[in-house]
Parts: sequence; structure tokens; C-alpha cells
Amino acid sequence: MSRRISMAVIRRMPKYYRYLNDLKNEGVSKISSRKLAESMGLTASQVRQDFNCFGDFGQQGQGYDVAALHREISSILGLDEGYSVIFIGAGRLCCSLVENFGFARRGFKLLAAFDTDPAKVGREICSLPVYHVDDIGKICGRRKPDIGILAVPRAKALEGAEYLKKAKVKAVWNFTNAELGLPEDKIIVENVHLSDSLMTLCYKLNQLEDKLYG
Amino acid sequence: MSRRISMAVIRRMPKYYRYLNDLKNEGVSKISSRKLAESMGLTASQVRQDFNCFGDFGQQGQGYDVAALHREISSILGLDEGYSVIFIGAGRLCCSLVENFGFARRGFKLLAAFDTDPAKVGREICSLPVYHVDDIGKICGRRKPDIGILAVPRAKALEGAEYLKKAKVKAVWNFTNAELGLPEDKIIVENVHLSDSLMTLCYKLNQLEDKLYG
DNA sequence: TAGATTGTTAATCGATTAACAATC
DNA sequence: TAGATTGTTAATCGATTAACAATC
Repeated sequence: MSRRISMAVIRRMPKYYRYLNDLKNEGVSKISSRKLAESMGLTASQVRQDFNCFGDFGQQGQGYDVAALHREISSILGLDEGYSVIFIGAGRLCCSLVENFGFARRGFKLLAAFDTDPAKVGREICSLPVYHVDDIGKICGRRKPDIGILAVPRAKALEGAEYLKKAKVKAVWNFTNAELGLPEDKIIVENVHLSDSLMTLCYKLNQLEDKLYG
Repeated sequence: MSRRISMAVIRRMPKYYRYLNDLKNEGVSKISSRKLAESMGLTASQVRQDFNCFGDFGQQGQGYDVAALHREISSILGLDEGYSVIFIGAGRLCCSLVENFGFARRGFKLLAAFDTDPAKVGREICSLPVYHVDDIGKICGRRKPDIGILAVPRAKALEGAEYLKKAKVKAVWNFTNAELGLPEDKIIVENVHLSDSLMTLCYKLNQLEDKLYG
């Protein structure tokens, strides 16, 4: 707890969280650093170093307490805060996320979606009310949403970011490829950057082809 | 060219690519490592080290040739290979990607989508033909697709992965949260892991709240 | 007690930064 | 030539791995 946890460690946390969740569901109560490392493709040393960043969940000779560790990581990542969420863009991406991502199961509260399309405004999308973006200040006035999900086409990214500013969200989950230019000291921005992911895939694929066919 | 390029460098390439693309579109022909670093939040040293991994695009006193560098990164990442793509899952996510990601503009060839839903099979989704997954071997027999995009709900992830095996794709872009357990020495897997991204956002948000309210 | 596995220190490795000579 | 900026080497920093004493 004392030392500041490095970003390299934090980025591994969600993965630990997933694996510990699976172990919990399988009814495993203790796991050794060696076994966990093996299944995750890390070294046992690394696992121990990582877990020692935030306390004392291991027992010599026994391993780590799966449930306690799972709870602790959840708390470190802030997954129990019940953060509230709005969408900018009530299109297919919004709907796909609402249907498949499991926000409720993960403890998020979905408040509303905002769009400009008159065919959508005033209706519901996957049981989420859709409002006009012009009303965003009014609707988010009393209870400011924690997280805004930017799910619009690239061309409308900057415009959408402006609306999120008006809604006074604390963090933006950005699905557009654009750099939003929001004041990052005030608003947290997490970019999904799907194109970066696909480019990395292409790189690996290209390397493979080079290896196979010269 | 000689030394093997490290993964840390590769992961920065898509970002360079995006910035260089913007510069190209703005008509900028030369850029110094200092200016590029500044706009990207890197150090000039790092930019020069990165670019020196693959040759000689700088000119002392002048900076780097934007167009040449852009082309080179494109070639390193394998973006000019015209890779072909199929989808498993012809739902909202598939459609959202087809509509918004710009596959054609980026040089990818969309071949088909596969699903089990009789309401979708035999029709088109965003002008992409939808076939039954049972026919995947037959349809992908002659011309094997390079990339398979796994866009199904988590519960159908492993099943979907099996179909991608049958289609003999070389790489999988995995939008489910599941670990697919594919033989990674034979099939390249790039996981999108949206939940990891949202958890990282939550962590930063949680840190911010701690700072603000103790 | 003996065996297992952690917690933690020290050693290694790799990536980033700084510095400066080379050169356009 | 003088100014600017690269290419590259050396120094620093941080992250990973190895080792082992502590302890359940």
C-alpha cells in the first residue's frame, strides 16, 4: 500500500481479476504464485511482486486466498464504486455494448443515451431512454454521470466530446479513433483505439507470412 | 532493419501512423523529432530511437520525411497486404464495425459473415452476405480468409473459435472476453478485451476521487 | 519436523533519456 | 559558414527475474 503502484502492474490487474474470478467460480480457494503464473503466462516472481504491492494475501506454504485477492483487486480498480454511465450516440455500437458487455453485472448504472436522430430521441434503445444531445446539460444537471461513453462515428467525435464536457462527466471511454483534446488533468480519457489493435494484429500476421514464405 | 524490433516499439507504431497520416493530410512534408514528440507526448530521443530501428528517414538539419515515414510504417505493420476478413456473428457488433471502422478505406477485403440465426442466414448485413456457420468450411475452402473477427456473445466464444479453426484463418481478432485457447503458435490471436480497458478507466477514476475527496 | 511457498533483497535485463559528434 | 537536427553512444532508470531466508 505504501509505495505507489506502477502502471505496468495496474495494466496486469484486470487480467488477474479475470483469472481469479474463474478460479472462484471453479471453487478454488487457494492458488500458488507458480500455478497462477503458469496459467497466465507470467513468472511466479512477477506474480508475487505484483501482489506484494498491495498487502498481504499470501500464506507461506499455502499460496494466496483467491476470494480475498479477488476482492482486493476489485477494490483497487474501483469496481465496487457503482459508477454511473451515459452514452453519446444511440447507434449499433451503443446497443451492442448495452446488450453484451454486462454493465449491470459489473456494477455499472446505465442512465441514458443521447443522440440527434429524431427517429431515436424520445424512444428507448435496449431499455435505455434516448434523449436529444441538446438536453444533456439539463438531464445530467442534478446527478452528474461518472462515465461518458463516446460511441459516435469518427466525424462526430469532437462534437460528441463537447457534449460530454457539458454533461460534466469525470471520465470518457472513447470508441472513436480521434484524439479528443479534452483537458486530461480534469477529465480522464481512456481510448479504445480499435485500429491500433487491428494494426498490431496485422504486424504479427505479416511477420508470420515473412517467416513462412521468406 | 538488422536488429529485431522490440514489441514496445511496435506498439507505438500505430500511433505514429495516425499522427503522420494527419500531418500528411495537412500537407506537412517534413517534421522534426522534437515537434512530433511534443504533439504525441513522447521525448525526441525516443522518437529518433524508434525511427532508427527501421532505417534512414531523417535528414540532419531538416527532420523526417512525413510521406516516406508513413509509407514505411504502413509496410512494417503490413497494412498494404490487402488482408481478407470474415466475421463470426452477424449481430450489432459486426454491423457497427462494418459501418464505422472503414475496412475498405484501410485496405481490408470483407468476404462474409457467419451466423446460426435463420433470420439472418441467406440475407445481407451492411451489404455483407451472411452464411450459416455450418457452411464455413465449404465457403472458405477455395480462398482462405486471412483474418477472422469473433463478434459473438461471450457464451458462444469457444464455439465460434472452433468455426474459425475450420475456416483456417491465420489470425483472430477477438471481441469476446474469453481466452480462446487456440494454438497461438499457429493462429495469431489479438484480444480486444474491452473490459480491461474499462477497468483501467475505473482505476484512474478511483484514483482521482481519492485525490479529491481523500 | 519436513515440505511448500511466500516475502523480499539482489542481480539482470531492457527500455528510456541524455549528450554530443556527424552532417545536411 | 552557421544553424538545425539527426544518428548513435553512454548513462540512467525501471521492470523483470533469480535466489533464498522466513514462516506457515
